[in-house]
Amino acid sequence: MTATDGETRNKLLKAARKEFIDKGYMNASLRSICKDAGVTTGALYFFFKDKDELFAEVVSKPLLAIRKVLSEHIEFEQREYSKGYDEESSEGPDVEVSIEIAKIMFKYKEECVLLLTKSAGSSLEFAKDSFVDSLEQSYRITTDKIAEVEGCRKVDDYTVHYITHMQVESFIYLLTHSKDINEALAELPYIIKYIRGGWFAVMGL
Amino acid sequence: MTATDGETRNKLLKAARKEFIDKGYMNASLRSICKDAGVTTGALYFFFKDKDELFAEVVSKPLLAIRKVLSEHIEFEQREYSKGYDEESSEGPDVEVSIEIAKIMFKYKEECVLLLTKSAGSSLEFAKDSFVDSLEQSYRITTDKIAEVEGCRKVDDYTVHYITHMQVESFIYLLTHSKDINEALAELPYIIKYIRGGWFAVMGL
Amino acid sequence: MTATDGETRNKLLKAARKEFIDKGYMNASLRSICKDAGVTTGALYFFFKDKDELFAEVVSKPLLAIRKVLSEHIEFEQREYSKGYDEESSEGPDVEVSIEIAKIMFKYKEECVLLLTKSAGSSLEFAKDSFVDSLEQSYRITTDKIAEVEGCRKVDDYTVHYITHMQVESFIYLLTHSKDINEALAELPYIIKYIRGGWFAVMGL
Amino acid sequence: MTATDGETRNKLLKAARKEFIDKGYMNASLRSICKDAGVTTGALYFFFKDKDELFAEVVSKPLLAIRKVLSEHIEFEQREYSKGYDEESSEGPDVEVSIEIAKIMFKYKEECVLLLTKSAGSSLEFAKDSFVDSLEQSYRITTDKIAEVEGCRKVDDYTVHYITHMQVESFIYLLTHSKDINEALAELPYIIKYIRGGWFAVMGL
DNA sequence: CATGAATGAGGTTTCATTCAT
DNA sequence: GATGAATGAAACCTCATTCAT
Repeated sequence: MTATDGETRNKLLKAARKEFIDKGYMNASLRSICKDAGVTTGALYFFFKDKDELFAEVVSKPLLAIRKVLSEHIEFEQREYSKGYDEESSEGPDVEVSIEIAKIMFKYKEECVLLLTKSAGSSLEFAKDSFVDSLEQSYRITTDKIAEVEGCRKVDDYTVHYITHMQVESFIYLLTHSKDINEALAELPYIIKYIRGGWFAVMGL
Repeated sequence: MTATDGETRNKLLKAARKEFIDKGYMNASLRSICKDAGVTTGALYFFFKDKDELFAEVVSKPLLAIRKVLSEHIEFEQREYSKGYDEESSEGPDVEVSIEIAKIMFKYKEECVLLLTKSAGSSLEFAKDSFVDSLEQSYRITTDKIAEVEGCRKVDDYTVHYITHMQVESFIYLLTHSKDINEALAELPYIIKYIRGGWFAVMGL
Repeated sequence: MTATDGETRNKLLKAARKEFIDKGYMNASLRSICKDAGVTTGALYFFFKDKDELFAEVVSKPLLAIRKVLSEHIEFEQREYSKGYDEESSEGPDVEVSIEIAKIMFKYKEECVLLLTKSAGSSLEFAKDSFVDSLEQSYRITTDKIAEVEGCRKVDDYTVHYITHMQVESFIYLLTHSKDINEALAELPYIIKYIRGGWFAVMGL
Repeated sequence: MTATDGETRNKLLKAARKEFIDKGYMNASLRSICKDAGVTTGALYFFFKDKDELFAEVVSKPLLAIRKVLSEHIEFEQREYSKGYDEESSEGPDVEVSIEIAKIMFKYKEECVLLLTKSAGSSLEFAKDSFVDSLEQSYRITTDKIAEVEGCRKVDDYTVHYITHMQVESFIYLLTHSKDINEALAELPYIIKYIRGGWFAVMGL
């Protein structure tokens, strides 16, 4: 009965994915997951420390990918910022990073919805806030850069936080209201237009 | 010992309010609520059909108030729309209804946060979506009116829905990020500026 | 099915008594207890907070009785001590308190064996040490009194502690090696003789 | 990677020693032991039949050593007894054997505490009683010898058993209340004085 | 020698709900 | 109006042990 490959583990992950997505972290039942996977509870606890770790494993791929994109983006912004103003870059990266994140999110659509809207109770329930914080760092730099160039007033922290929050909510909106990446990418321009409009208004441009 | 004045019911509601706000609908324990209220479970079930009804009662005041404001606003918009264009109203009502709703939300701040962010599992977990839908009706009319007046293209349904969604998320943001109504009202202009900026951008104005 | 008297509670206590005595605190199974009592686990948790409280309830009668005797005895000794030396009292109380405790212990023989030898894991696992400490206070006074009267050297704390410990172990010995109180009382004189012999030897009398 | 020198076995024994001493037989977890030893459960079961055998192995050295001393001592006493009275030996061996046992116990202090106070659930949970029984044989002979010589009445079996039990409890007391062998040896005289005092009192000397 | 996988029963505890009184 | 008792299912998790490889 022993599986040399990760068969049982994969069956567990698959069943867990389904259960978590259906019911959210809290209401998911490990018993159901095991039954669905055709495995005993002991097996589950051989592969995963507890419910939380199982959940983390289910959403790990997009989580790591998004974290990577965000941290690299922040690093890039900071490097650019210290190098001084580069006119062309001012419009680019933000959109690019958004598209990159959107791609990841749609590649792992259900996992992301799970992580961002149904993770309450798990140790990842604040992953969304963490995303907001990361993006905020980047936006803080961007707005300062623009303010410098355009000679307009700096945007206060409260507003930057709000804007970033709305940005992340927009991602979630896209995820939960689009069938697939194509539909999402079709709508993205409108969303970007809206966000930029709001942004410029706030900056007084 | 019999309370003719609904004393027990009030104690239960008060205890339930606290428990639901602390732990959310799912993780709230009726046992804890009863203990906190100094009452037995039987008493709870005399006054409330089940957990769900108890929850509904806790959030009923702001829920009804907001619904009323929204439905009256929609009615008003529709009446105005059929009457033909009224130049002055084009900027007004939207802000007014937002402020009215904000007032209700801050009057029942914790109940609203509960309803909008911690109601998962209850029959009101989609109250937020319901708000979005109501506001959307109103916004559909408003954007059409403006498009007509300004001679620009109509905003598609998808975008209207998105904008409305963001509007509601902004309410939630205000609720969860401001200490009180005063702090919220101080920040409101920036949020309104952002939202209007986005809106105009989307409409191509 | 509702029991107006404490029928279910008593059935639970009875079943718990048996299970705890048979297997000790740790290895006792609440499931077994409930099954034995013909009751569901929920019922158990209606009457008792948790396993620990159930255990405490099972051994509460002798526990409280012994604590009472000990504290009253210590109070008595302290009163006597401050009143100055009373020749006749020097031999009496210690034996009397021992007999009183022995009576309690044999009245609740199995509960006491449970408490003193099978309580590991529960919050009462150090009840034995607590008994030793109480007795030690009393013995500290007694030995000082005798030393004063007889003009011999004071017994050091280490030895008093050891002697007290042996005294308590003797109680446990009596409990676990005698069928009933009569057999125990028949043997008690030998034990007292042994203990007194040791005591006097240590004091150099 | 194959260890010809029993490396894995030793790592397991070391980890087991720690776990058993920390938590006692019952609450020790084989899983924890294996993890601590950096080895899988399969390996454990290659070297040891089950939890019980692993435990027995951990305490085997002092167990065997004490058994040897006791059986040799009994043999010696019996030989001496059949040879008739030897005046000088009447005081000696008992103390000597006690000291010998104390040495073993302090050499394997933690193992002995484990064996004598935390072995419940294992097949060695009655090792203490077994020690008592062995010592009792020896004491039976010694007291008879003394009674014969001194012309006083024989001590009854009940009392001999009790005295022996107290003797073993004293060993345990020393083990659990002394930091090291030196502190124990310093206290030993008082304990011996106490025990002898009790003994003589019981014999009516 | 040793691994890694899996079993399956069992552990304590919490839950919303019901109902006779 | 309200109590107190009881249900029964389900929750997460740990255990010693086995065995094919």
